[in-house]
Amino acid sequence: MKHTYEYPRAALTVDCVVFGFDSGAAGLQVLLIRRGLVPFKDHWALPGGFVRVEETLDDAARRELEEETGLKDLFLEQLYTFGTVNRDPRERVVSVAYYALTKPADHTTAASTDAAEARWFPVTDIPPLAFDHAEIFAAALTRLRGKLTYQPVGFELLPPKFTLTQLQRLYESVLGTDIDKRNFRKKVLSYDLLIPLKEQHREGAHRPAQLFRFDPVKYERLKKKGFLFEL
Amino acid sequence: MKHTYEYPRAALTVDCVVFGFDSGAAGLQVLLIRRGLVPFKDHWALPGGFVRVEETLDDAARRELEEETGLKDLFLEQLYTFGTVNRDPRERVVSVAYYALTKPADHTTAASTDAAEARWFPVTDIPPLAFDHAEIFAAALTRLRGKLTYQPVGFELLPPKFTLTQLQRLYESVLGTDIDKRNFRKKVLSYDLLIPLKEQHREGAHRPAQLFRFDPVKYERLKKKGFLFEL
DNA sequence: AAGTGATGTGTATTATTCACACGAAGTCAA
DNA sequence: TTGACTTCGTGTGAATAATACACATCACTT
Repeated sequence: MKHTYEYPRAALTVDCVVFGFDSGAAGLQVLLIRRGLVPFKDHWALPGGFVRVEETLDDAARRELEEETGLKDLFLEQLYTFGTVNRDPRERVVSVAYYALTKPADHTTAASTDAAEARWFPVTDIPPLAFDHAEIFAAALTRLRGKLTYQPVGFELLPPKFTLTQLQRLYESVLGTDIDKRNFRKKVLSYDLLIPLKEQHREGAHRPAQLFRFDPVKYERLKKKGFLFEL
Repeated sequence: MKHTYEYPRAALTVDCVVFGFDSGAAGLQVLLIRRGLVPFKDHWALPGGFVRVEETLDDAARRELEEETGLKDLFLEQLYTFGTVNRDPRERVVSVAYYALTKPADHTTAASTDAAEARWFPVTDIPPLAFDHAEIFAAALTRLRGKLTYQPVGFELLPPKFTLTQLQRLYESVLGTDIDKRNFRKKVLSYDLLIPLKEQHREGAHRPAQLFRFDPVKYERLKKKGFLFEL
């Protein structure tokens, strides 16, 4: 108790909406933690925590994410800053929200030091959330939808090798629409962004699918330039 | 000096990038103030200031804007939060940046209580700015460009009655490109967003121009829905 | 050998984008 | 009044992109 200021100050936190994609049935998912402390003890919430005075906002987001979920090195981008006066029942807290993209399979989502528990939920079926986290989540999903239509982000959500059908499922799952298979393939291939591999993906009693990977150079270029994906 | 916390806290500020559009030669402009206090005394800077503990971020932005520039009731939207550690030489300051749209002619930009001076600058020619305000400004301009292409925002920048040429100049000035007159008119009229008035705009020794106004209902609807303006 | 199930492919139709030039309507000055 | 000047306002054709749509292929299973 030794930091004193002339005027009262809000506490500053970061909160992260982590999206993952499961090519199987689950589709697009979000990572939530169960709170171990009051307020909202035992409620589900977005991972996050206080910003330290000597770290940037991005650093704080990455640090909290790793502490609470074990995830690191993921795509992370600032979303919006939430600053209504009574977001937190304890005191004035302003939260800088981030959203992140990753592959659920990639890292173990289990063991976390701070939070009691971390779990993936399908975005179509999330539990009630602490604070105004439902609002933050909704904003993140809207942003992700927007992003997907004008920048390639599939790379962050898919494994290194994937089939066109998986990529299509990703788009359908995020955008919440059905997409025509032939038109989808025509379009994504026209970007000259995907490199076909010699390998094929075998699964089930049916024709195996061609595997692709992203061309990292063109991927980055397109991410900067944007493209406008409408189907 | 009576507010004490267990951990050190960053100070929270808002900064506003106010855009105005002058149908004349000046084009797109930004409103800057000359700082009356150290640090960066007498440098140009974005209007802004500290967030009070009992006001929302939006409220803080509007309050500071009015205090420093006299502007109120303008279109205002959160842009991004800047939180690198040494943005401010004095101490850790995190700033929530906003951008705003208005008509320079609308309000008197003169008399301000806090800031020594407030002035419009063409966006193509702004002076060196205090802190990381140049970066904030650049982000705002990028955002405005993006916004213009997928939402109608002209309403906020143009007078109630305007000609198609003025609207086109606005787009050209923000996007930094030339646009074909016929294609532009075809496109904007196709949105069924503009209502032709019985009046005409006379100026100079040439054919007078038809005046239009926005249809407020359709304008709001399109602002929600978005449209995608590419020319 | 026949059945199953996801993969992979092409074309015709329609809408959108883009490039492009000139008469019309006023003002002003001779 | 006439002509010069300047911005306003308009249409078409070519090229490109978007959409709708159906069936043979391949590997595995029984």
